Amino acid sequence: MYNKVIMIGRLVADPELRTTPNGVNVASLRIAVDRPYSKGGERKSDFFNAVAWRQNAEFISRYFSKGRLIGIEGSLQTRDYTDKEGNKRTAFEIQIDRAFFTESKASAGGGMPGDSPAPVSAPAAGVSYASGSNGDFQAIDDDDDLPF
Amino acid sequence: MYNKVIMIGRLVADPELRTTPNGVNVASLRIAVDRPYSKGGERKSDFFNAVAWRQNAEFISRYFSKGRLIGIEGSLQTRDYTDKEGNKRTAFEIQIDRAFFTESKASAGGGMPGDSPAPVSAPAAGVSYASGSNGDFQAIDDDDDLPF
Amino acid sequence: MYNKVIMIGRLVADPELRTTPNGVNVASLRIAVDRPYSKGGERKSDFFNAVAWRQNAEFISRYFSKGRLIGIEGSLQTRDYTDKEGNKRTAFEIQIDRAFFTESKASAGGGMPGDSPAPVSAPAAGVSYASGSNGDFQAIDDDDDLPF
Amino acid sequence: MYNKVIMIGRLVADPELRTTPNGVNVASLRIAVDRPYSKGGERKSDFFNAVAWRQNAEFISRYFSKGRLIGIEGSLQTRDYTDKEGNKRTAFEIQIDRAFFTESKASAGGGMPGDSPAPVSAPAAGVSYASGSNGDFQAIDDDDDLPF
DNA sequence: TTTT
DNA sequence: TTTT
Repeated sequence: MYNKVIMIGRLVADPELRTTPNGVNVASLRIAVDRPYSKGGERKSDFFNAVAWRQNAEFISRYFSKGRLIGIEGSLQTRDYTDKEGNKRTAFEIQIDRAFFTESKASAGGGMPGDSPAPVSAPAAGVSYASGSNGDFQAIDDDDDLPF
Repeated sequence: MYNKVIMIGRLVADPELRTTPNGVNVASLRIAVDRPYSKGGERKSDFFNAVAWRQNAEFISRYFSKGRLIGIEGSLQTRDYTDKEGNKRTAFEIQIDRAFFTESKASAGGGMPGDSPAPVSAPAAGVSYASGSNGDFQAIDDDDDLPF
Repeated sequence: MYNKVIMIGRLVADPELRTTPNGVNVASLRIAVDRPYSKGGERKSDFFNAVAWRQNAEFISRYFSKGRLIGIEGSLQTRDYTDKEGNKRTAFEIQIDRAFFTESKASAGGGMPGDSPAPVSAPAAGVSYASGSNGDFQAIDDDDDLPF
Repeated sequence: MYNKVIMIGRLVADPELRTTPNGVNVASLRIAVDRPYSKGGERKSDFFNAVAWRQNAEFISRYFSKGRLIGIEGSLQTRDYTDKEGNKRTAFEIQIDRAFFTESKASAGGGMPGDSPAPVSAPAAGVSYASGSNGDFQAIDDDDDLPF
């Protein structure tokens, strides 16, 4: 069994960062991914919900915002719920294992790690940044052993 | 923009092969993918719908059946529709670009390409099989007719 | 059996476009991919050779140049050869099935499809561009001529 | 920057498990991956070296052996070295982030986690098994915070 | 150099 | 050997 999703898309809104009762950070994203242009067809995008946890959540909410391109890797999960009319529904969401920049520094609108002055104090422990001299970065998952 | 899904799961039912009014083959699949076992947790699987077209549809319906493991690669798409109560809904389905065997011959229950007698006349034009001596196979998109 | 490579890296040199005796276009690339920054470590990049064929070769050589970020998807292959000293060697190269932009228009330095005036006459037949309103593009393998 | 390799291949030899001077487990693998059969062509396989660390190394050396199919996910890296003739060479190897079974229990020759009696005491801490009712398993990486 |  |  294997379940892998890799996407590059655009954030439709700012990531929403919340904290669970257990004190675990969660970021909720909504991403638009343009379909490849089919001959003679019109523009079409798909919109997906995605969720990131812990260090990934912090990394994303710190460095990505509405309108930015974001790369994500994770798995596709379903979640069963009951809507307000009492009907059983299934939600699809991408569980993010890793998020990464896909643009050069110039195009990303600044605020990336490594910029000075530092955008925030120190990077959260457990997240390292693939900070090339070219301004590409990458969040490394480090969320094991957490009681989640 | 990039949209990639790679999964290995188990067919919950036989693939359904239909033909569009234009004469294009379509196969609809329902696949169960077990989640990795989380320490102390119980079994959980996610169920996904997937769609394959043309040669991929023929390949899948010929060589895969209920209960078999299947590997698929494609993209995740949404489809908007209105349910019988008149509510707007969104369906999620995987558009399959490629399907492949993930098991050795022995485990796959026979009926693979290369078996004799041939399970069906000749392989559909446009699909080639990666038929290793070990019984692994792979559907290849026949993406050009260049003599290279 | 399954063999998939997905990379985003930077072109170390302009793509080299050649034509085989059979008239098939081939593009050779060399790509630098920064490793994720490991805590306290220094910058490290890996360099890979990659090869694209036909429409993919034309697409890449038309829209990508030295210094640009490029996304590629394909498979990893080995090629045996004998070096000038007569020793047997193995070359590793990525066979590109698909190339895609990973940056917004602004950052890519212009010259993308959809720019006006058109950078070149018409897109090569068989390659379509996923030209989002945001200037993201994607080369699509034109893998069938079915009217679907 | 992004560097992802996903492969399903066959182990050409038993994994070699060693321990670094720091006490970190490393497993070295050699994997054969059949190329898709191209019309009228003959069988061709590519052979790759791969390396797994810590829990991944233990998981692989415990549950995989020569001749078995294995799924791996990781990144492609190069390593520069000088051969015995004093020539500079580059080695290519896959750094494994995750390994997984791709076959049903029946075909894998037994000895999988969940079999009774247990093949080894308890699963190594930090590795969990995706043990579906059908005997599919998956190793989950858990190797952070190690002093490597 | 694996495998059926 | 790329890039900011």
